[in-house]
Amino acid sequence: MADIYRALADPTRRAVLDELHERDRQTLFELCGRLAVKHGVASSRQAISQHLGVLEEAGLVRVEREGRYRFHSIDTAPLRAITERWPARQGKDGPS
Amino acid sequence: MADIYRALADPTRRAVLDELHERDRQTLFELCGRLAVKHGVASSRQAISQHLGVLEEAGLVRVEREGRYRFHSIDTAPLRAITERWPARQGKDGPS
DNA sequence: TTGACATGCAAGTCCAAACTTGCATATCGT
DNA sequence: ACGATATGCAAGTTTGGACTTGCATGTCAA
Repeated sequence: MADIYRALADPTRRAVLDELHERDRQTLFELCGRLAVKHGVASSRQAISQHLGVLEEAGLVRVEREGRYRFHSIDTAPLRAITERWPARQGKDGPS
Repeated sequence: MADIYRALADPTRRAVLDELHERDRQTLFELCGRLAVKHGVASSRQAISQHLGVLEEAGLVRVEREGRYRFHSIDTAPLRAITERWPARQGKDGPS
């Protein structure tokens, strides 16, 4: 499984996760349209496709193939690894 | 406040957070030594310094100046924004 | 089978960011 | 004051990654 942190580094990929979080099982074309309209993302189909590849390798997006369609869904499970890697310690961090 | 996601994207910066999570209030030199020995990080002092700048801008590292020393500490609070942005939804994500 | 639709792949371009290099500043002990 | 220590800054180099471009593959409806 590829690097989840690198996958989250790109703002377009975060917008993809935002959109998939609102609506599951979207195809590449669906995503392209909705990203452009609702998230102001002006990326080409190929660019979004490559972003989906990175997200899929990081385990953040799951894909179901049906005929000529690929339905994409978000998987938030890998995100837990982040807060588990640097857990908050009692009374050490809190805001000033 | 700069991009927390971009700050986490670099493996050396994550090692810095790992080290600061183990031991708070480290100076730049302390960090350089410990990173090399315990985390296999072979970066120059200047490189680490620049990484600390990025982490500080992202709010993940706090600095206390005392004389000629700069003590660095981790602040895990901004990490919450990640899991709060894409919260797990009941019965939608779970593993197959 | 044929054309339209949905996606896949790979080489090339371009820019941000990581790293280096060299010197400057500031603080402490003697 | 002077040397040693700890950090700061900025310009230059280099590498990784985002994006483009062009074509290939695969699926469906007629």
